[in-house]
Amino acid sequence: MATEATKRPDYRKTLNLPQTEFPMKADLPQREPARIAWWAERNVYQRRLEANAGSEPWILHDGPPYANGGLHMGHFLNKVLKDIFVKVHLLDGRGSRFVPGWDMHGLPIEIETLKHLGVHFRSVPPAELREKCRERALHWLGVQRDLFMRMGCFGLWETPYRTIDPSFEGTIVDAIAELAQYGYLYKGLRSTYWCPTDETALADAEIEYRDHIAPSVYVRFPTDAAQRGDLLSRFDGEVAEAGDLPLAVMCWTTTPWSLPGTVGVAFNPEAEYGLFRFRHAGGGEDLLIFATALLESVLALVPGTTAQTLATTTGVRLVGARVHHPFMEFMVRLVDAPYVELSTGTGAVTTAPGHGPEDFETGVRCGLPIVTPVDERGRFTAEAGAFEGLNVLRDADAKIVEHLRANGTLYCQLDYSHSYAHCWRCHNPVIFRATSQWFMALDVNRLRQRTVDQVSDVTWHPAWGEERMRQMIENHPDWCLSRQRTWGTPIPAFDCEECGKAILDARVAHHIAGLFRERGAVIWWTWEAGRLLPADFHCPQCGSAKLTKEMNIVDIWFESGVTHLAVLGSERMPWPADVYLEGSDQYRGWFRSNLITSMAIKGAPPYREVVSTGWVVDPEGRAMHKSAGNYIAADDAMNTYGADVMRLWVASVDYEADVRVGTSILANVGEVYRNLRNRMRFILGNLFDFAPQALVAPNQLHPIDRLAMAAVDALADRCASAYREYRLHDVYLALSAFVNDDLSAFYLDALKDRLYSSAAGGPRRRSAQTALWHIAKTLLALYAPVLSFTAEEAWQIVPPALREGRDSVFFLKLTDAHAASPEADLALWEQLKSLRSQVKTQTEVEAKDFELRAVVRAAAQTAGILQALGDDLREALVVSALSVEAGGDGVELELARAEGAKCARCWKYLELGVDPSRPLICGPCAEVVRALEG
RNA sequence: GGGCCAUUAGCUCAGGUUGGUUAGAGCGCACCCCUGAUAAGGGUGAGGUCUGUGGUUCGACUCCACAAUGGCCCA
Repeated sequence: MATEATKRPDYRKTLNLPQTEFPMKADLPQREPARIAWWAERNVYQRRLEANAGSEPWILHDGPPYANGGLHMGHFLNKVLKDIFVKVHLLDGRGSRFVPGWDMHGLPIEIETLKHLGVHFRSVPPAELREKCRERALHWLGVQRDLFMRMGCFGLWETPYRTIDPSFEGTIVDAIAELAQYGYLYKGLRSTYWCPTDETALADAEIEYRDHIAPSVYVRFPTDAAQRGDLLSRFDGEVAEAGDLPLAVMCWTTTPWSLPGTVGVAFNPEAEYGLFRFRHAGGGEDLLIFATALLESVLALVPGTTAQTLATTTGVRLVGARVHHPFMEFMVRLVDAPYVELSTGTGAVTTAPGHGPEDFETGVRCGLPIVTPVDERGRFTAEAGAFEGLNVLRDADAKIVEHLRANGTLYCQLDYSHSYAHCWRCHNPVIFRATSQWFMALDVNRLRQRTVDQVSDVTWHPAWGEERMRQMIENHPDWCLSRQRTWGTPIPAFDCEECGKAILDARVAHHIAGLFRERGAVIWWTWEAGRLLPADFHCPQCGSAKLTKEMNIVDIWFESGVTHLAVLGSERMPWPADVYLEGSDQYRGWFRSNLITSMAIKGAPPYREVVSTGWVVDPEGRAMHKSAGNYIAADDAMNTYGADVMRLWVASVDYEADVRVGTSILANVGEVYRNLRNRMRFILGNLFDFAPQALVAPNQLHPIDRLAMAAVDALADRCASAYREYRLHDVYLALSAFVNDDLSAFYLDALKDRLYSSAAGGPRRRSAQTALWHIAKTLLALYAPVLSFTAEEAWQIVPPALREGRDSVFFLKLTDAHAASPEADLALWEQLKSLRSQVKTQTEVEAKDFELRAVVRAAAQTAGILQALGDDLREALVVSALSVEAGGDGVELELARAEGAKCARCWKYLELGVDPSRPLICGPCAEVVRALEG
């Protein structure tokens, strides 16, 4: 017996259901690599740049990553954000050429290379070491470039800028020449961070602070008779009780190795100091001077010690007195220093101007000699007397403490844990040395003030960046430019053999820059000084021709500090850049170095806008470290989730603050990705049979389709301004809200009946498709900067005729030409959404959607507007029948069970059997079916 | 130790630069509907002492102070 179902005609086959090749499952990690090759083969980026050639360039200048190692999520965030904004302006019709760059000189690479070679740097010929470093840096450049491309980033990857290129080295030296010409460069003795392991001066930026256990030493600086009398005269109190006991100033230091260079003792000028009569556990007695506030803690150090306060004075009254050094031949001056604290120690701090920046400053101010009895490898020189040859960070402390104990000047010694400066590369403790270095002066030509003034001419995102940068400039000490290493660009300075003058001459430097451009900077090591110098050059001070070249390279922060000079300044890459975008650490780094060189050489900032990003941290908000086990490599993440999901993650977070990443966060983003993908899939599925000649003219469109187009146009405007203002997260929110609320939950749902059941080529369906096509095109342009792979994949699914020769999604316009969206239209759109939502949530009638019929009662004017929608109002509410009545003030919706029966084809409740030969379907459906059969 | 930044539902974020009714959305979760977007789609709901403590105020997530936690930069 045949069932009911088999007897019934299968009307499903007569519907226009969606068809698409666009898979629901993205398989991003598998598919993305092929798309990158596809873009490259078709030269998509270059061709769109050509197409945009007539318009003004928009330049995001790339801050160079360091070519050493793989890429982490911070790199991903950085480069993808840049790529998103580059693509936004590309789609916006601008010449947004992105020239990626790499920072390739410098100590980290040199150290890695030496480690690889297993040798000390003094034992490799410089030219050979430089070649090995070059190979290594180029290797990492290749690795990083592949990964940046894997992220889907557009850029001129075949012609990046590289700080090791001869042309770039030439730019660096030309910049030095300009600075020399304007008088910014000087050579000076300076207390500089010095890494004895790497044998080089270090910049502030190359220092990290780590906990370090040091010997905390309390040591007597003894006095002779004359000094004793002088000191006692500076106290108020029972000085007479001092008798003839020996007197010493009790000093405190945590770096005993700095004692041979100690030429002063610093006191807090405002603090109270006491003259104490000490009775030691062993029975001996002496007189000690130190801060009153620290008496208790000093006594507590050695059990059994007692003391009596004989007299007091203030620190400032002690200044100018002299005492003996505990073991060196010379005397030591008592000086004042505001930084002397009374929380630990004795309030009398040993001062070695050759070994600390504060000490140096105090030494200069008070006229102390600058003594540095330590060589470049951290060993005492002959100046340190008996300690010559000892390594100050290894064995010197113990030997000196032993010596102090032996000569009776040691009061006490204990371990002291504090944070101490360490080398950023080798992680060993560093020391200070007063050495001769090249500096860039920040206060010449009012440079600092001019820079501070112009900081406000730049637009900072976020706004607090302006204040941050201002402080950075205000607090910037003179920039130590010289480094005593091999892998870098030489500072083109010479020393006169006759008069000893250090020469950094602008004309010579420009000459050498020219030579570097032709031959590469390696000639500094392989050519004699005479060959490097212009033929007629003589010492400007004594006229001698005997000059020797100095062996200093320039700080790599200076190299990356002049990228704007090397990369910008052509017609298509004009100077200044429109924007710089980097992590917030670059306020002190690249943002600042570029600003300073630019202000000094060009007189204006190198950027109009600066965007800073936060740091990528783990789900708990903690910094990521390989050692902490919470580190995520960029390639691992892309291989797991796909680059597009990761790119969407970038858009989903507030990148101006720190951003968290982890598996559950990415899983969430993956869900949002699926939503965005599936909504697009549905739209594409309904365009499979659409073509340009089927487009419906704007005035022929269904009213609701016009509204939908206006709604997506409004979205595009909103997103475009957000994109242009770097408010990426706003785009993400607006896009997902539109796709969810306006499309999926409302418009697409309402449209299904018309799309499926009307005649395939009829005006009702073609109107809907016209709107869908407009929406698809608009959304894909908005998707493309972020979801580049997915947007392109979708574009390739679009029927070729609709693409009109645009073979890539990147030939779309960010906001397509569209009719103005009158506010009234969008208000009506919102009204419809609200009515539809009432239908969905109604509970009065035990029925839903097509099982319902509706009466909309509204004030006359509103009723008129609603009536003008015709059947579109019924369609928008997804009910089977609807009428509009004028009345009341608001808009009321009355629902009841629909009359008629369920049409077997369109599922609406209508009068069936209008066509007697088709009793199960409604009149309109019968018409469509007849046409199909006929 | 100093400067700057952040802290709103399990997760990601909204809550216009000058305080005012029951603090919103997406994802996830629970439950329900649909089965002609179907390894999809729709609806409902449960989740928040708005980091904490003081203060200003008739009233503070929103202003002030201090603190905690985390981050960046510095010492």
